[in-house]
Amino acid sequence: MAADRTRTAIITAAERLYAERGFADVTMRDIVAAADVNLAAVNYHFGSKDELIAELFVTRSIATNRERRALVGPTLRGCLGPDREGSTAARFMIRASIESVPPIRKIKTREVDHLKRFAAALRRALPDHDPADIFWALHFALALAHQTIRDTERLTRMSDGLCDLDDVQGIIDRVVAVALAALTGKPARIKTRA
Amino acid sequence: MAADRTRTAIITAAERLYAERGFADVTMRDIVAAADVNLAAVNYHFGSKDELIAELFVTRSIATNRERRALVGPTLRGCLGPDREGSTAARFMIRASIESVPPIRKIKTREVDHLKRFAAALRRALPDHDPADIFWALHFALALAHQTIRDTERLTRMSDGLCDLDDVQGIIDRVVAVALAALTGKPARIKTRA
DNA sequence: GTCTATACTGGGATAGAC
DNA sequence: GTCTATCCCAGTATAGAC
Repeated sequence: MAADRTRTAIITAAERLYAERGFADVTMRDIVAAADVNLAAVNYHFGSKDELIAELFVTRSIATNRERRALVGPTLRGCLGPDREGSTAARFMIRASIESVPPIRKIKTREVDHLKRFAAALRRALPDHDPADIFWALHFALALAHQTIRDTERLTRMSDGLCDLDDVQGIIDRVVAVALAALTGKPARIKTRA
Repeated sequence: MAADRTRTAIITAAERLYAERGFADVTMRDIVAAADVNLAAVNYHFGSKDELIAELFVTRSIATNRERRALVGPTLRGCLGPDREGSTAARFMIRASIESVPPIRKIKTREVDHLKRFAAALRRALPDHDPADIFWALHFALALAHQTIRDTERLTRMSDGLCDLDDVQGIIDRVVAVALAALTGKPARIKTRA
């Protein structure tokens, strides 16, 4: 009971601090201070700092993957747009995308089941396609979505602010158009907006 | 003279160790042991560990960007393929792509001049295109190349080895096809190989 | 079973001797 | 310019209180 309270306090504080300041800047001593628990409690409940981060990431990933049926839409919607500052969970996942700390990197490369399920659905939907092409297209679609989140600042700089990162639906349209082009060979022209 | 020798020894050892074992695993003490110089020499010559990493990355980036006229080809060729183990420089740059350590991340988002030059050339070549579309296409092209290097292992796992990461020319063809689709709205179908 | 205080190890940085 | 000694702070381990 009390154990649960400590565990939860650590998780809540850690997620918030990592979301706000990034992985590189937040120490375990910062976390336990914010959670108002003892330093050793982290190792007692989670084993190590990396396992705490892994647990945070896995918990959020399960939530994300459950809503991931459109693959890239939910992620982009959660991570971009003017109200992206709202959710601590979303900001934590943005950090996880950008900073790619070792424990999270490991999980990402190991856990591919949900992607395999997605690929299987695509293969059923497109029986004429070379399976390798489908995997490549899926890989490219994920790359587009992920790097768009990751490199928003670079895109803003390179375009001198011309590209509108707040138009989330427009970005999703672009990503989906290019991903579809990769998949089906259909034209990828973006419907230009007024 | 002797100063130069020390500096060079540090740089050489650091690049090799980072390339072999990644940023997370290599300490300054490892580097000075390999370079056979004193621990304090790193701080004296480079200021800090992060600045040493930054210097390594900038040096390699200048070399890469100079040959970057085709934007993604040289990078992919350097980072993929069966002989990718050959060059320490290439392996260092792969590490830099995958692990995205803070000093390198900062440089990447700040230094966009070479991309601006590339975008300017594209705008001259495609005067009818919306400039924002061109920036987006460039952003997507970089995303495809970068994540393809970054997530090779995930792609291999997800496709159960079906996607051939050793066929570098085939990969470049795929990336270019999709990037072109993003840019011109032309079909992106991949020429399937025998 | 939970939690605390505290000690340990190893990392990067720095002051000052040479 | 170089080296030694030392400092500070990080994550971790442990002994023992409750």
